[in-house]
Amino acid sequence: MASVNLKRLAQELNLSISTVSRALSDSYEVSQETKDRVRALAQQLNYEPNPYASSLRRQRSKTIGVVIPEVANNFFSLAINGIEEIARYNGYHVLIYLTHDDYSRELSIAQHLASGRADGILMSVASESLDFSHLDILKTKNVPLVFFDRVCEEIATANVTTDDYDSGYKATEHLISVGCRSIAYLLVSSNLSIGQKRMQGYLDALRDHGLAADADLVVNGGNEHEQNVALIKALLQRRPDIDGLFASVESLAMSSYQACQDLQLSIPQDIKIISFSNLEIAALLGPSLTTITQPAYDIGKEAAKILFQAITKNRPVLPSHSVELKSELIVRGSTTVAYKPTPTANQPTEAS
Amino acid sequence: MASVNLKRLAQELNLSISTVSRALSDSYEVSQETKDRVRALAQQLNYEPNPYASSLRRQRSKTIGVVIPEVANNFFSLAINGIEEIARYNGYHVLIYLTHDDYSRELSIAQHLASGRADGILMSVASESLDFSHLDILKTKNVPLVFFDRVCEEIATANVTTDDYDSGYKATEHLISVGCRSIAYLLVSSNLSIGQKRMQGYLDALRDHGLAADADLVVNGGNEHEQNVALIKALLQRRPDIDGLFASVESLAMSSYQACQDLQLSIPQDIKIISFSNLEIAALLGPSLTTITQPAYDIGKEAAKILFQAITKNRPVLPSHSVELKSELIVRGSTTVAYKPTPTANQPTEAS
DNA sequence: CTGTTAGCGCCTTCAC
DNA sequence: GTGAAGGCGCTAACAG
Repeated sequence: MASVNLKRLAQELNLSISTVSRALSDSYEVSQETKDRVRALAQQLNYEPNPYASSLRRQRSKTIGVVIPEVANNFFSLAINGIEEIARYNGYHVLIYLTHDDYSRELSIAQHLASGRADGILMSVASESLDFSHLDILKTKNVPLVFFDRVCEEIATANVTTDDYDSGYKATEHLISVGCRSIAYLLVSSNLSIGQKRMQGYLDALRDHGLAADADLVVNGGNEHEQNVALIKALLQRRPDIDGLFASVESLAMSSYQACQDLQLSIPQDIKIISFSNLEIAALLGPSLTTITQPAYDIGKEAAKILFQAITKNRPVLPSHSVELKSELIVRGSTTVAYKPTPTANQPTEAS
Repeated sequence: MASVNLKRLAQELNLSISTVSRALSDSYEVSQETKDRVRALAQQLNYEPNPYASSLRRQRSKTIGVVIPEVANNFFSLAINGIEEIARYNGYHVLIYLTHDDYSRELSIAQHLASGRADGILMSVASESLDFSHLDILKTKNVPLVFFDRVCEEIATANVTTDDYDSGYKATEHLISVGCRSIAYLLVSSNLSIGQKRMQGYLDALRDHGLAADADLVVNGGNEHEQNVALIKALLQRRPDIDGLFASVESLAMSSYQACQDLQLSIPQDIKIISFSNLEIAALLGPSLTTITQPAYDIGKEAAKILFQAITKNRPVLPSHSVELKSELIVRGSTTVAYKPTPTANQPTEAS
């Protein structure tokens, strides 16, 4: 298949390659007539500029990389939607990389992205990551980087987060207000800042309401559902006084349900559960689950906007560009909660 | 920032660019000593080959494009996981494009992808698409294309689907077996082949069990939740005899729930609902929802494998490469259903 | 075993 | 208004 490129167009039109190139980029120094001729043929032959040649020449790829633990998770799915929206609006392409919360993957992905494949990177760090030197090379190569949700405090850049502390506080307060006196906190990885901030809110809420914090009530889970279920079951058997569970991530809410089911504990009669979650179907669970919903779509959008600010204006991403969005506590049962459909792309938001 | 490229390495080592290039690609015609020297410096300077230069030169981008309606949907999220897994295993990168079920977006995405940006494309067509000429240009440019889930019969290529007809049949049969006699079928877009195949299963199951098919019981929804709720409410009010709802996509199950809630109909006492769904939290809903779960992760993997077969062996994707996977009917309440965690990446599956 | 040369397709000075 | 030439960084044929 003879690919149609500038050379081909130039030959057929008896023009030079440079004139064709200029005509297609609507340069002011090309006559209207030539432009029309060029464009007509380009359309006819389905000419599409070779993006790789263009990227090589201009030293920008019109591509951003998105590095996340997993996409089979409502939060990240929604975030990607927001990211893709803004990227598209800016004429950019989106590369997806999944770490599966594995440090070595995150490392090799970061290394690769230092190649200039992407003009900027949006990232949610893997829960396993303790060492962040792999992200330093991105910094030294001047690849703009914005963290969202799972941020890395060690790297000086912009973070887009939700009000983790506040919502942790409010969630705990909610459980207290509905009568819980012995509330356990479940987190997935103690080295993720989100888990820690939410926990601080939990601890402060307990203290402010005269409840004792107890290290035994904090359970540190992992990425394995079955193991988490076992941990929670052990917790509930060890501490039959527990009447509330605060799951700091969605998957732990699942595990909690499973554990309660296995132990024949009924929700919310015996135990009340509150969780961070973006699963819309949770709305259908009725009064049994109260959730804290993060504005995932907006988080994605905001993060992308900050990144594009840096890319297009060719300036670094600064920590001062960070944004904190508000999450929403959704109490079901007492109040009716309407199903919130996924925000679809309407008019592109102004990327300013 | 002086970027580190082959030239730079060659200069520092007093070697020619080509030798350095060969050393890094572990060519047999370079001495071990030279290789070691080159690799040492490359590592020290964090050399990463410029992917765009390489793509331009080799005429292959080591990138695939994934075009889907939306990612905030458990099915596609899981599929992407599978796709990324296989892509990574093959050393490929994944570009994501979302159509939002909008024809014009799908058109422009397809047009762009004809540029050679991707070596192959995985696609689930938009529900709005009626005309598929935009996909022809991909064919004429010899870009390998594999459809998954939402296929396009008009284009001769491989499709990866689930047993839509069979599962539609079985789902209907299930409702009949639990006593339903007046079952409505909800679909999202009548021009999607999946909706039609599932419907055929539904119709045949009714017929085989001596129940009359009734055009009034088939409701054609759209992408708007609120409108779908209204449609379903109208249906239920018009036909109070309805005792079963078959939602052919997840979102319609949501709408159905909402509609029943609004009308104070209890599930599953008054009305039984069965739905295609991949939301794992659905397992927590207890006996109220029976689902047909597609092996989304495997569908993504299979589709990617077929694509890579074509790419690496440089041969066309043929309709005969199509694969049909089995979906699973999960009945809750009577049988205990364990929470199935998202399949995470273990060993990469052999891509053969 | 290593070097020289010639592009991949595009953009962009510089010349006319 | 148009053309010629150089080079982005890499690879691969051809020499030696």
